[in-house]
Amino acid sequence: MLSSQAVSGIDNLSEMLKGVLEGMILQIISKEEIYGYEIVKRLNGLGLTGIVEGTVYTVLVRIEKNKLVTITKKPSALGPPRKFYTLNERGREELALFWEKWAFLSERIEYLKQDGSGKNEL
Amino acid sequence: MLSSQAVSGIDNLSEMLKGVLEGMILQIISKEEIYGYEIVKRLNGLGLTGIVEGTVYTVLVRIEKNKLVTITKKPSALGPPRKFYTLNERGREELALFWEKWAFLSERIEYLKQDGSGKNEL
DNA sequence: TCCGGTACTTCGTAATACAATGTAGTTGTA
DNA sequence: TACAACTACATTGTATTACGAAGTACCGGA
Repeated sequence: MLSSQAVSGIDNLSEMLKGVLEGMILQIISKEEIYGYEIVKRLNGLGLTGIVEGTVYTVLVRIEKNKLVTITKKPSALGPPRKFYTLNERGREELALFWEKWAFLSERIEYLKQDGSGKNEL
Repeated sequence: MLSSQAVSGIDNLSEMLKGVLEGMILQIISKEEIYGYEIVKRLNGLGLTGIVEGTVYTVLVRIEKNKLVTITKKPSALGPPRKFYTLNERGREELALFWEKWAFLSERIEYLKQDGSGKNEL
């Protein structure tokens, strides 16, 4: 369970999301075939309420253009047809790379948070 | 000690650094009076070798413009005078806000990494 | 018939890291 | 003296990215 959910004053994460949002979306897609509108609701459900449709769709257009996904269009009983996304091999590679970068960077940041100065050269 | 230092293939962190680099620099300044050139070397020493002077100086100009720091110019025996930065009250508030945002977001990302889908609504 | 919810698209903007380039001071050395 | 190397800061332009805004379209129920 997430502890800091009660911190409701967290907004304006836009800049911090740069470089990680795409990875998060790739991760969500990697677990199951899913469509854009549902991804938006997933992210909102995680507490990331500032992430809106326009943002997610631009990422989806980008990962499609970069050939990281295969797309299947399926009719919906509730509205217009849905575009379902699935990761292909390149997408999985990109996702793995994302987690490597994330591990690398977040480790450094946590280190700074504890040590403070970064004076110790490792 | 940092475990993934051996992962030397991590480059192109630029996009992922957006939104966190400023916080990292504020954190470094918060621990001691320090000047730009030294900050660059600190970050490089952490393994973030892609971070160059131009990048750090633009951040420093920004936090100065946003009045998060006080600046003291001191002569150097090794070169031109140094501009030493110290966090002021606003800077400390901004830094605290950064760590709140970081905790919030990194928690969500780690959650996604483990759970995968983000299907569980918390 | 109209409204709300579903679902996707596109365009313009602001913020940011970074490459490139330049200036200037000091030390060392050929 | 001249020049390279290191220190130290500054500036300008560019690419990437998240996001706001606005629109289109499909469906169900009041």
